[in-house]
Amino acid sequence: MAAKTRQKPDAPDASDRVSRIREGVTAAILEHRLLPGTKLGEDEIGEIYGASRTLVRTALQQLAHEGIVNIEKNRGAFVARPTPADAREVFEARRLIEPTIVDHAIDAVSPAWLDRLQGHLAEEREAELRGDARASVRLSGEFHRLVAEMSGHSIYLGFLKELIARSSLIILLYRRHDTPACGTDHHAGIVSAIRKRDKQAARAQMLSHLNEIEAELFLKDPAADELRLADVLGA
Amino acid sequence: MAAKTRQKPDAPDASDRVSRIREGVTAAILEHRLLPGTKLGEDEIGEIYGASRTLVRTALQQLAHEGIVNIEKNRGAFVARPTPADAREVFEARRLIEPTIVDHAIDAVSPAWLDRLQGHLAEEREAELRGDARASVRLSGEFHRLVAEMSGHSIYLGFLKELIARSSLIILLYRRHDTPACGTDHHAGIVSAIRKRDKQAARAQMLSHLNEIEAELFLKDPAADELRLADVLGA
DNA sequence: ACAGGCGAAACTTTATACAATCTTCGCCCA
DNA sequence: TGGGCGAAGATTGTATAAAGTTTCGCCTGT
Repeated sequence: MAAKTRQKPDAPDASDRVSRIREGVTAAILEHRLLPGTKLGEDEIGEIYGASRTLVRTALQQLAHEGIVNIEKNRGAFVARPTPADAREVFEARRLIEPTIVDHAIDAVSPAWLDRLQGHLAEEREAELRGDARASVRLSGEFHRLVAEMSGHSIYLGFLKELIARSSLIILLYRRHDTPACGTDHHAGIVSAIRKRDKQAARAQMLSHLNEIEAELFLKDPAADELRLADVLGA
Repeated sequence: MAAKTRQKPDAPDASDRVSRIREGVTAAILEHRLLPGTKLGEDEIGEIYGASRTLVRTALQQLAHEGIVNIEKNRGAFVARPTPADAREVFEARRLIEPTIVDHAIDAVSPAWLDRLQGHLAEEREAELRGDARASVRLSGEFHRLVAEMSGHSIYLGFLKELIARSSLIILLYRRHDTPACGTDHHAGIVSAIRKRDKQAARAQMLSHLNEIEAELFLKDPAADELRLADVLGA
């Protein structure tokens, strides 16, 4: 009875209001509209989403747990500013986890999933074609999340979500050149390997993809982030 | 300036009240004093820790994010009850991450760390000797966390904290025999390999240690957890 | 006797009010 | 003129109260 009133036990978070806030802020950070160090005032966000501070606070705490927001006691929440050391850790973790994820994805391959992957590649190409940098950045991250979802491994998926979000901040802070988007071609190659069910090739391509992304970064002195931030803001 | 007023940027959480609640509940779960499915009422916990429901709620949300508490909408928080599928995922993730962690730990080895490891082994042996099952379970998990701290890799540490906490629930639910404690000898072997800086041996021992723990589990039909719970409660 | 539904109690969820803390700006003094 | 002290303003941390939902018991009708 009352199957209508009780929402799905595993609601995709889109239903309740705190999730809408969380996803809105997350999207803004992933699309590089909110820069590292930006203050996230509770009243400010609450007014935007028409919610009271209680809900905003909950959302910010979740984001803090995901590592893309820092909460400083009695000072407020700020968009995180990963250090070069953080960056190295994030990419090392991704190099460890993502090859395993593609393995699982290949085990779970199906026509429906291949369609979704293909559709995503098309979206990426389109965004890149029309020069929509924000969409490109977002879609580039979503590709990796899509593969993780495909793997059906919920723990890896959770971990990777965190790593992807942090990667987005890292790329913004430490990217060397203004690379258009990090390897849509690579993504296509990975999908191709998945379609052929070639685990070895898929792992290798994922690994080299991640290596190339990190190679584009400039992770030297810890003062560099200030410079980069000024650079971006001044543009 | 004012280095005194500003508390350490990385406070060990012991200072504020919400952390005390979180760690208290976590300890109770890890020591198997709170069984899976137990209702965690906000008033109830708040009264125990002398805190208002606001703080309790924050702590419970953090625990939910760590995967050891389930929050059901309009129903409350409950100690999580991992399914056999969850269990397999957790142990697969541990098999992937922990060998890499010991690698890093060996890179960071120092007399001080070896002392801490040795001291921990002594604690474990002592707890096991006096038959203190609760302390044994807790210390067994803390050993793995200690190695992760030693590795200096904060992301792996965060991930592993989650995995350890969930493992504790899994072992409680699906353990076949009443094994006294899962491999204090194994831990000693791992420490020995770390002392010798033998990465290959350390990785191999960690892997087989995890495999043995999982081999002790009975991860068949999804109804088994009900039986196990009844079994434990009836005792 | 049993099934179905009404209603009250308990709990969670959300909002608001109060207290504590930090930041900022102006003023005073050296 | 520069630095430091202090009060006002703003923002976060905490508690409490109002609102909504679920659950359980009880009652009624068949």
